[in-house]
Amino acid sequence: MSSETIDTPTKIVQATLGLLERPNAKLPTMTDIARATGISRQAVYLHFPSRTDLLVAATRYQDQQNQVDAALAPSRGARSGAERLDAFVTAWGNYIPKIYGVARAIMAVTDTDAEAAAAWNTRMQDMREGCAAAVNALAEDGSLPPNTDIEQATDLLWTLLSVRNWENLTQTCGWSQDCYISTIRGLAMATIARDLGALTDVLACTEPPA
Amino acid sequence: MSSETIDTPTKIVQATLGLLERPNAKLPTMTDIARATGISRQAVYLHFPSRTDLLVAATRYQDQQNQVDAALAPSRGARSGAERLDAFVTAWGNYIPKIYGVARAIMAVTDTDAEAAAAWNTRMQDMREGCAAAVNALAEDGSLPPNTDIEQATDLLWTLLSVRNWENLTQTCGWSQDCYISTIRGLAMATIARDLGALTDVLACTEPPA
DNA sequence: GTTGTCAATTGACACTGTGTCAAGCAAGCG
DNA sequence: CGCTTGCTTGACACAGTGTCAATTGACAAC
Repeated sequence: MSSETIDTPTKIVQATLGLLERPNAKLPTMTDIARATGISRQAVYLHFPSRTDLLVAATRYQDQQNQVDAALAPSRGARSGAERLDAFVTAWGNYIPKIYGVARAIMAVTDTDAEAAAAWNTRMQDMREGCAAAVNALAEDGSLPPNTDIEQATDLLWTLLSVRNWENLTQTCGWSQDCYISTIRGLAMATIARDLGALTDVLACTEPPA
Repeated sequence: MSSETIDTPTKIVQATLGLLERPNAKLPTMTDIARATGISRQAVYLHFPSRTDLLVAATRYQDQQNQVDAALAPSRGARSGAERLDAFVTAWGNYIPKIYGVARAIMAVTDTDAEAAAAWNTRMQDMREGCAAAVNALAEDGSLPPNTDIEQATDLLWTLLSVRNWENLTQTCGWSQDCYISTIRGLAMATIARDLGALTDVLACTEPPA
């Protein structure tokens, strides 16, 4: 039933994602995208007014395809604040690799294109709400350190979980995904939930040399 | 004695830094730079073969002007590993704002220009050596957590101290420089030197609302 | 003073990439 | 048949990088 013919905008978006998801992808030009879709460059403009719009549409399509909400759901069902933080860090940390290709492209144009920057900010703001929810849950438990500003704790968690940090550790430094997750989780649990036991997970990764 | 007439390459570099250092600076074009220097666009090419070369020269000039080595010197004189880590984090953290303008410009072209990426990587690699030195000092003290891989600890410290994290916390979230320093220092001391007392500094910032 | 050299100037051009516009074509449908 | 819809080709304007050639002005050497 879903094997109906795919409409052109969707084909364009899929082709764009295909280009973006290959390792070491450069920013595709409109010509690249048209060629990958199998239509003319001008036809792309018939459906997307600008490259930025197309990139934004691509992220939306991808989120929908990946069921972000579903991936982040377990954290909403957690009983304690600490559990919630833990589940959220794990869920988001494992979601990043799926969106990294597109994220890189959007972050790259962010410096030159205000519209792209706005779109990316909105998306990160959504993620930030997850951070805020976890921090709030901790606050209700009373497991936040004394005198902690909730905003600040959210800022810190949000920064720890940034795509840039994931990129640094896994792409530049070559860490495994597991190692990334356990370290960042330990960091978050220790600094925000003051679960000092979590520190044993930090830097306790044995991985085969690359 | 130093009030001699400044040579043109230096004038160009200074003008470029001037453009880069204003808040919310866009990436300046060669025309912008020429205008700011007070010479023709073509004259810029007489001294720098490409925009990337110019940006790279600008970072070098700036490092030299700012005496990075001097700024990072105190950490080399530290007695214990923990002291050294502490001093390094503080020194680098306070150095970032001075280079942020240029750093932003270079990071922005990093996605499209391999040469710029290489230059920036080299620079970050230099910073990484400072991280490695601090981690090594801790290792000699025996104050690294058991079974810690030195490389991994260096990776983590290096990531915590990234310009992107500084940007996130101070520029996007609006943290004060002091707040940034004390939080990152606490994070580093707690996770790498296992100085749990340092956690009290994390999120313990009271700052007036923006 | 003439000559040479050097730095900078003007003006033109090639090239890449984005985004716009107009005319035409083919399919499907009333 | 004529109309609409989606796509095509081909041309163009615009911004920005980087290149090239011819010219000017200053300054020093002879």
